[in-house]
Amino acid sequence: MPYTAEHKQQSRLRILESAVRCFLQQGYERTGISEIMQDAGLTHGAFYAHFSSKGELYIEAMTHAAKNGRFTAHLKNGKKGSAWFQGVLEGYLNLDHVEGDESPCPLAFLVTDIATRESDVKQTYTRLYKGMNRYISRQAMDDSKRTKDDIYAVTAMMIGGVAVSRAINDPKLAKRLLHSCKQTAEKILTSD
Amino acid sequence: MPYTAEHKQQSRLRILESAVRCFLQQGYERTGISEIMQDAGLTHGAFYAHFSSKGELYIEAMTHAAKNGRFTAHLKNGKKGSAWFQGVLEGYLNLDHVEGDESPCPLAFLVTDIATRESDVKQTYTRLYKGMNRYISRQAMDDSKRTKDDIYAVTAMMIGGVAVSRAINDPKLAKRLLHSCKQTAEKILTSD
DNA sequence: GTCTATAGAAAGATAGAC
DNA sequence: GTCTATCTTTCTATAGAC
Repeated sequence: MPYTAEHKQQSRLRILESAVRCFLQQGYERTGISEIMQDAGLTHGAFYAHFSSKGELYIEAMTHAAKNGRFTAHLKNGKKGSAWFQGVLEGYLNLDHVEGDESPCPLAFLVTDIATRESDVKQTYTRLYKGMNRYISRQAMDDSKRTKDDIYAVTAMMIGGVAVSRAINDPKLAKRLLHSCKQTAEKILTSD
Repeated sequence: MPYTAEHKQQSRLRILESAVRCFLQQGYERTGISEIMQDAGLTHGAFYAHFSSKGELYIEAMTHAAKNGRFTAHLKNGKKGSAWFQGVLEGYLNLDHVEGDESPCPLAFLVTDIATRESDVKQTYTRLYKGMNRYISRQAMDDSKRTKDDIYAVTAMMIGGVAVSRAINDPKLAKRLLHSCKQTAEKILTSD
């Protein structure tokens, strides 16, 4: 008695999580449907009972990755003010994040990939990016010294810092530049 | 009398420039050798008289794009000190750059693409990235108030700013965030 | 050096049995 | 819902004529 609604939901979730892993690690084009399905413990024929196309899966996977990703996870760190920023930045601008083992941020891992894609994919990225800014803004704007410019600059630096770290071949430099971004972002968000 | 050494050089250069256009606009995987060759006015069979593989072309194209790209072009703007920074930042963090019509920077347009590739490709990216930092460092380090952290933060923000702008679907937001990055980078590089 | 033609592999998507 | 089998397209790379 498989094939219940619940069974289907479970399969769908497994596919989604495999897709997140593959897409974020290898990018959209290099990831095949067969690979995702195999990783989810199914065969590729079953795919189309859950999603209408690879493109649709990409959108869903991106959303799922953001919801369960590193950025979101560090948002509720129980702290306030500058300690809160420190927690978020520390969790994001981090070599473990760059290595990608544990729920990386799709905004940083897929930037370039997204730019060349159809508008519904870019739409999703835009929404998630706005969300990221909103979360930081919410905390920062209590402080009248912080401007919207500060927020945009910080998120660009976070995404850029992680993306560049991932692209380079020099772990020492990667660590160094992440640290520099963290320090500078902290200064921007907490200076007088 | 084609087929002279000079003729070959010219063909090679045309292929290289087509490759830069295609790779930067569409990414590595979405670009076919046929497409590049057609854009260069040749057929795809001729490709292997110039390059041994698509991967080799990618490396050469990336190097060529950096040498003739927007960042390098704005390095020699004839100015000094804070005016020099302003010129470089203005030329880079710019909507025209994001649209990609005129020799965009491979560091910003290919970040995510590079991360998933073989080590020789990442090696090349690393070298170019270090070059970018060196150029800015050379000007900034005259000023004892500037640290290496400042440089790394600024380059990450430049690359991140352009990459994110390109990924989002909202031109107004793109322009806004580029402006924010420019303002903030300027502040980092010229504040007391 | 460049062309046409093709080999060989991979990928997205569909068909039909269970 | 999931499986196996297959259609179809696309792509890298090679072969051989000029």
